[in-house]
Amino acid sequence: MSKPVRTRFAPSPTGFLHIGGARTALFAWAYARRHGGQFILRIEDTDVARSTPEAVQAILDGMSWLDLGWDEGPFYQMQRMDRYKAVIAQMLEAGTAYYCYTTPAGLDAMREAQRQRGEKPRYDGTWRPADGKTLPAVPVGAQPVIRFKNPLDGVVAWDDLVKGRIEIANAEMDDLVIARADGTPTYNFCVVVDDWDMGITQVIRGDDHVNNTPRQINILKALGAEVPQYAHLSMILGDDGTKLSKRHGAVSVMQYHEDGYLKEAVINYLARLGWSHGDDEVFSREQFVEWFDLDHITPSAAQFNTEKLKWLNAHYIKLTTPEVLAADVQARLAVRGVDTKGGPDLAAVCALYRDRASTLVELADGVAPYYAEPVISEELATQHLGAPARGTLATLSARLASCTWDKASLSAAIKETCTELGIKMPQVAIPLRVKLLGVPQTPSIDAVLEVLGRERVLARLAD
RNA sequence: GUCCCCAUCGUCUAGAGGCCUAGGACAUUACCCUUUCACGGUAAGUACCGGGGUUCGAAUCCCCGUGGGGACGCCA
Repeated sequence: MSKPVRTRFAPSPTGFLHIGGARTALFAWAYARRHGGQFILRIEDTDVARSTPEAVQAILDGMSWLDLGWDEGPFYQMQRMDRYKAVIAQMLEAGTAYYCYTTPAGLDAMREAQRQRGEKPRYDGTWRPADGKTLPAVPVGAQPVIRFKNPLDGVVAWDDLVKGRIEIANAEMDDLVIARADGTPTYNFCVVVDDWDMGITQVIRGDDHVNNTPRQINILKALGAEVPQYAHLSMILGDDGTKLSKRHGAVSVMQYHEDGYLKEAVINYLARLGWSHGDDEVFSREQFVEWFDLDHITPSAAQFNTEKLKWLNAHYIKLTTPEVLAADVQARLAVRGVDTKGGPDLAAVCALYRDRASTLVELADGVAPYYAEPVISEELATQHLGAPARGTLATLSARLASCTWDKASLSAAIKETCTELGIKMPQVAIPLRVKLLGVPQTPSIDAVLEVLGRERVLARLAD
């Protein structure tokens, strides 16, 4: 019988939740849900200089927007100091860790010399105790760091759930610092203690941690702890194929919220980025959880594709009720200073634009002219509202004044105007669009008239 | 420099030795639908990094090369 699944997401609060972190969180979350396990949130804030409460909040916000709920936590590493120190004391006692008095400057010089010789930079083990070895005299007043006594030979190997078997020779690793001179524990150590204490069964994280894994496994073994399974997710590249960075604009998941993406679309997109279930492209969160596994994760890096996200977003917008869309759009328009109260029914207008918007921002753009006096650019005016067009609109206006206000009647009124004047549909429809909304392209013109209402239509035509 | 990882259409991917004259999706192009623009529908083009093996047979397995990425901190 396998152990109950316990996964975790362990971001460091040095910035917002970016798209790569969100995917890592999503996969760890989904794995736990899929197996009826627990998903734990842990904040790795031991880098006091770079961690901020704002970043913690930003991460929490991102996760809650995406509905990635955690079962335990958030745990903060800074609040677990006593525990780390206790474990370090045990290791010192057991001889699996030791004090090292080499100074940062000394290390720099050592590494530089090694690089010169074409070697891998590493700590040389000066202070590592060994049978029959005499350690240097302890410098007076020096504050030592504590290093882990990594095995000298043999290999560390694990079967990565994504990448397969990975083996690294112990000879490649030096004795890493587990506690700084000021006594605070370092990342690789805290992670080990936390994953152990929290009973993590599958460590799902970014593949920039592959190189940390053998070290962590060695410490786990020195502690007599059970080694969890590891799944290293490859990174997500920007639209241009380069590493994600500030330059890419929408790097925070909340930015996608801002930009009018539905969380359903973001989740669906992220799920498909590096994971697949045959040819399935569009699926719900529930379906994803049901299908998710670690066997179908691509080991190679994936390039983010905003076009495809947009397509998915458009799809989910079409599936969203006009009422729900209206609520979102109302808020977006309010920010722009557009008041939708007193205007045409917002849900009805959203319904007209639902099929033509690929983001909520686009939807708001389409809907906005219904709630403000039309702004007609000079270019459009000269192009579409010349004397003949104005005559056409006057003729139409007279008809609309007495027309029954429903789509069919309105459509008939426009067609009759066409017949009367001997012109084609676009010759009346386009000027009408420009006159009413300031844009030459809109949904079906009869539907636009209907939703706008007689009063507004006649008023706008009268100007 | 050393170590580790990766490599199928422009992009995300299917593919776990014969089902592959390599499938799907986004994007692109054409056509259809249509009062405009979209939506939608139909169709088309586009890929197994290179070289060696193994095998009756390789996109799939092995080796080498090349390219890309990551790591080598008293950062996480």
